Amino acid sequence: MSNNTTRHQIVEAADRLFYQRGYEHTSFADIADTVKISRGNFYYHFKSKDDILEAVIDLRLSNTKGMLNKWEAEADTPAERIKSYIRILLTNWNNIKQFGCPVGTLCTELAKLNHASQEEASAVFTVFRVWLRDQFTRTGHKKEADTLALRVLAWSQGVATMASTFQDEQFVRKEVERMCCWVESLTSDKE
Amino acid sequence: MSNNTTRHQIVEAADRLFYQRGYEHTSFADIADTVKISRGNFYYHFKSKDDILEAVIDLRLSNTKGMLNKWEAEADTPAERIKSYIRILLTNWNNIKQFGCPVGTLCTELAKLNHASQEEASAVFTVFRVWLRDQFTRTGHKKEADTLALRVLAWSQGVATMASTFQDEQFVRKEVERMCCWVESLTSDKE
DNA sequence: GTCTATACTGAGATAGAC
DNA sequence: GTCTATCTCAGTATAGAC
Repeated sequence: MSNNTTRHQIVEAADRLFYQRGYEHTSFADIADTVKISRGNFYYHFKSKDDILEAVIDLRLSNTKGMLNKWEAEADTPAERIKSYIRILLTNWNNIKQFGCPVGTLCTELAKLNHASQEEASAVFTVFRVWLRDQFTRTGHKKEADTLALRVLAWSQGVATMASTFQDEQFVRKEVERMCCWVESLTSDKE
Repeated sequence: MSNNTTRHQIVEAADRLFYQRGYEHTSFADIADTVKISRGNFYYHFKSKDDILEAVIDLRLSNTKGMLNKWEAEADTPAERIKSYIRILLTNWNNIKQFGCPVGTLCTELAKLNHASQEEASAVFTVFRVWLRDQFTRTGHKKEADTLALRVLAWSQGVATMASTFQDEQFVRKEVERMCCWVESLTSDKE
């Protein structure tokens, strides 16, 4: 599957715009301007805006899995892998301070719209959750692995929300540090 | 100032609907249906939708301050007061599981809309932050009071986001318990 | 102070030429 | 596959009667 098809360009532009402006606040005109196609052309590739959203979520699922695989390959220990996740808060800071977490903010928006794709959107969180659970299991915390995974997700969500509200990079740095220490302490505990 | 004026009814209905459906996704027709007035009548009381939003934020600011004063009066120790804040996650669970935190979700939405009232909305967070900082200061953590306040805000935000994504009440109960223990341990530390 | 009627705009979506 | 033209509808906002 080529990545230069018009369809793919639409999905990539929509992905970015849905993140930056929100799903509802992004119009076809916005996407059309970015991709430089006409509005009518959308309906050759998608049957509705909801359809584009589904494609965007699928893209995010696939990108997420790719990223997790990369971390799996690059880091040697489960603790290091979990820290890769935590550090997105810093590596992606320029986006997060403006638009928050792409996963959390989409789930929140779709919940308020009572949108049919709510569950699909939360599946992105589930991918992270399962992967983190796996990592915690391997550090010897099998029984509580899922709770710990949820805790990491919640922690980073909260930091992202407050960070974007107050634009406070120092707070993020401190919290990332604390989270990494916490992961480290959990690991050395049991090993 | 009477609370039965049409103006006040509009603001109260808008407050609820902005929370449940989001600001942008709430139309005048939605509010009009709730208050049972005609759409034209809005413009006697407000000059635009943005104007209603400002009034809603002012209402929230005032309601928040009222709630904090109540906690201040009802609880004897700073630690107990901080726990009052933490426990909103449970007392308001039925709303939170559906719509998330009213403060956080509004800030997030306005950030994506790049809306003029962004700062006004984040002022609601600041009211909580300053109050929590006060409480921590009184437990003897003056130097780190602000960081601890932000941490409580971030923690509860994260729990609210994950809880509404996965509809997981048990997770919320566990985290509220942990947060309360943490507050308790901070307090007994220094007293 | 509240209503009805209506103007105006931008959105999603469709039809059909090329 | 892509375009232009157009439809329909919902949204904000205005004008003016009562």
